[in-house]
Amino acid sequence: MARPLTPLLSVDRIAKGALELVDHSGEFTIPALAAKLGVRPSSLYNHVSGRTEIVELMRGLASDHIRLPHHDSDWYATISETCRQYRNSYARHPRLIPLLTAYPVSHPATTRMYNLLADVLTEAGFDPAEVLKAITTLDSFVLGSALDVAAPEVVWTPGDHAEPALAAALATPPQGTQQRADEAFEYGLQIVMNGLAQQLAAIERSR
Amino acid sequence: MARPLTPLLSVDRIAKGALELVDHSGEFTIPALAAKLGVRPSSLYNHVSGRTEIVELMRGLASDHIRLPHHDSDWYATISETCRQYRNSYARHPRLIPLLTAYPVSHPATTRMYNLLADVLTEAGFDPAEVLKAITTLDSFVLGSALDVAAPEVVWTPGDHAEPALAAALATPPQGTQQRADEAFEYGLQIVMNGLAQQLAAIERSR
DNA sequence: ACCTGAACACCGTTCAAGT
DNA sequence: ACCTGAACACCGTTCAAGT
Repeated sequence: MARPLTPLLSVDRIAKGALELVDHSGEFTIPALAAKLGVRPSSLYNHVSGRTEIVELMRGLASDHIRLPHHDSDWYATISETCRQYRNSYARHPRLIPLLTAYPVSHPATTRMYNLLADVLTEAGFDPAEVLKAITTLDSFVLGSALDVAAPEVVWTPGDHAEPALAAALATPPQGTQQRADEAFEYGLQIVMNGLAQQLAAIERSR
Repeated sequence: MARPLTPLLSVDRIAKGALELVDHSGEFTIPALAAKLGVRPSSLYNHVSGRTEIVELMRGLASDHIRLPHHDSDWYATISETCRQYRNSYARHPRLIPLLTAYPVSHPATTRMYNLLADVLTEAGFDPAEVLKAITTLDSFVLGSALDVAAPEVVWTPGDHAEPALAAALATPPQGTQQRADEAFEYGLQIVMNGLAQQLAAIERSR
């Protein structure tokens, strides 16, 4: 057929197809993506430079859903909601996360987010060195929480011997579901935010 | 040469060679590992079932360095030190981390750790449902912090436009070094632990 | 401009052959 | 028991050929 009258592919179609593929099957190979798009593998290279770029396109799609809150006076609420948005944008695509952790990238959406966090933390009273460490703390927690959706570290498998305290905790529903991860995230977010609030109180006291 | 008088390979040699390879080059392929060990790729399969098992062996080597603290009366110190040990065991091999996040595994060393955390948190006064969420919180933070060593999310690259607050935070040394990640981890650990302490105080108050 | 088939280098794994 | 070479299926990417 050679060149069709109307193109079969586009960057957007490739990106969305790839994300669907990852969401459904968890794997991501060029031949599988091409098959899904009804095309030959080599055709993709007319639109995209390679596998790496497709991964970055998927990263873009995932962060498209981020709706950053307005920077109002309530630093606690603003930061909480920012973290929630960020985490949820990844939690929607759990199987994508391992592909994204392979190498660091500065995406416009994340830069916007870091700017917001820095503004709010600075205004709240943290000094620059603490702002960097606080952002890193939030970021680590959020990224770890996203990974928890894809691959929960705490899993009870028959082979393991969980002693009473751990067994009791694991017996707590809902286990193994997305809801379990969601609830754990909200709980942890509160823990981290309260820790930050306490730190801020200590700073103010020392002035 | 066929079969040598004394074996060229062993499971241990394969595991250590693989970890060295990942530490130095960041990549992990069977041919590269075989070359490093002075052997043909197919030879490895006499000792090991495949790539997946080698990754698990590396996971084992990394967690070998974990020295869990004694479970004494100070829950704050015991949990802090456990998290530190866990995080540092991965921070020693940053480039290994992306290989480990691909799929979940219950390793004896991590099961021991979860048992310890569950014991200590239970004794401190958390109920089972909270124990699970608290462990998940710690785990997410620790895993995220480990990833931060390998691939810091907050990086200032010329292309980005960091606004004043973020720029000031990024100007804070030490940037881009392992020390930056270490300091951020200790800061974050304190934040999380203080949040947990506050949560515990609230529980005690409500009794 | 855009799809295709053929081709290349590379990877993980299997297995019969050799000692 | 353990190393090897040949072989297979598979992957990512290139490129000349076709419209």
